[in-house]
Amino acid sequence: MTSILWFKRDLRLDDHPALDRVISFDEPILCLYIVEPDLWQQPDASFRQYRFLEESLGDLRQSLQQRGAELVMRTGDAVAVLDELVGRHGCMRLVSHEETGNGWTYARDKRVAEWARGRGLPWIEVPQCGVVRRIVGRNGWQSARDDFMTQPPAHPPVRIKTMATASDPLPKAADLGLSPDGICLTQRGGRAAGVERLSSFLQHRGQHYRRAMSSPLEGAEACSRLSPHLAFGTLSVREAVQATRDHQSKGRKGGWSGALKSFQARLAWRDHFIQKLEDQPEIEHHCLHPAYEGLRPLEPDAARLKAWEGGETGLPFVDACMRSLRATGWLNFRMRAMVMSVASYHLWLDWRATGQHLARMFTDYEPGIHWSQVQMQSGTTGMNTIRIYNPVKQGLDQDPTGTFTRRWLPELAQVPDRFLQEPWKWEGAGKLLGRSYPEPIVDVQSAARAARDAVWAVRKSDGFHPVAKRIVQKHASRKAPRRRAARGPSRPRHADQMSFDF
DNA sequence: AGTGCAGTTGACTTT
DNA sequence: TAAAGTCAACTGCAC
Repeated sequence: MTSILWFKRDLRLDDHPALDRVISFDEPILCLYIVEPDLWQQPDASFRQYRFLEESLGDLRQSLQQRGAELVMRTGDAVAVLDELVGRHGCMRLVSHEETGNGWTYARDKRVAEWARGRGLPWIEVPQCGVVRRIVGRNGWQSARDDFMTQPPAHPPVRIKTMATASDPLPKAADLGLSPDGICLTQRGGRAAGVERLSSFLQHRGQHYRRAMSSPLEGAEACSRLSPHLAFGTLSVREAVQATRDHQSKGRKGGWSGALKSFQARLAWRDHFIQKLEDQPEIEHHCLHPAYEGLRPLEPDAARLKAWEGGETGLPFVDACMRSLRATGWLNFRMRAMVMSVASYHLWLDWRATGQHLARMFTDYEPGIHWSQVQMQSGTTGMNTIRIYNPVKQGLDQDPTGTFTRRWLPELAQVPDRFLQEPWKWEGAGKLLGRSYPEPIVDVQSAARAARDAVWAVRKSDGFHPVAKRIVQKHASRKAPRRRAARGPSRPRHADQMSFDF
């Protein structure tokens, strides 16, 4: 008798609670990965993500082989694949991790659950991160996550006894309808690359994390770059949390303590946001606060959408970010917030269309984080005050030397530094704008003002606040109340603790 | 030397 | 991890 271990977004053997569980049954394991063509047809799926998956699966297969084990790969509908395998091999149970994915994987999992019930086959799903399934409200969430992160991870045994069966070759991206999407500077997938990113971050790259993470140039090295590994599960969040904790306990100096604390906070926020999608999968498709539904045209202005996607808005810093994203599959947090903000406010584009483009462009696309952030930066949550980024100011603040902007906008080579973020103010703009580089698609000031007024009008409308209050009840992060010092002034809180409201 | 004043800075508020 | 506006305190300078 065998159990099926269904690998999903958990492409590793270390700290793999589902593997640990299935091993406890002491039966041969059918290690399965299902390539689902329909999943890769979804509007949030892309070539670059599939490429990362290919590399990660190759690594996983090798790790299994080193333990005398086989990875069975099948291409097709999950229920059909599982049904065929169970029929042929008489499997006893299905074991996997809980997945908090997009609406498509949620629906697929419901079909799998229904199929398993019908066959009388137990499907054991276990958590692999701090997200808590079927939690009511957010009370106790933080301590549940802390407990999970404190548990010692299981290490895979030296030998894993698997059951081999016919395996499909991994489809080529083109076979799934995925064509190259402009990625040219890839981040390598697979467990080995993930482990390397983690250790190099903790050894040296992360030292100036706090200062450098918002810079589009320095951030590429100073940020951990673990995001695609966490998204595909080549590393577990717990591994990252515990490795960071180990370094924190060494009490390193030289800015490290701030960096590591800050990084831990982000790892926690990661689970916090994924929990939102777990609790309310509709946030992928509907405004969290319904009063914002219909505020922007649901069918976005095609020319504006195309200009934004292609890095041709005429706003240099936005264009540099969008072109860099297309080429690398990554942007730092602040730049993601800015490009989304510009799309939603200045360009007045509905978040669903722009969010799908960004989802495809992000190699590290993680639905829970993504749609929470997309709605936050579009002001449709009703929970926090709207944040309209000024792309000119961001360019001046985050790219003061202009190096990043110039790297991605070679056509601005002739523009003097002081006009780089606002080339339309340069007296020589005439020979540039409308020829090699577009005129700004909107006026930054007036577009921002119009958007702000429109959003505030919704906030002031009848019935807005009672609904907003209910949303806060459901979603707001609850921190343990700070114990008040017996006397003396309270320490000022660091921004880390104040940010990310929703 | 003290006063007036334009310009700057920073804390705080509003949108 | 917003930005703009407001206001009071401060600064440097002319007289």
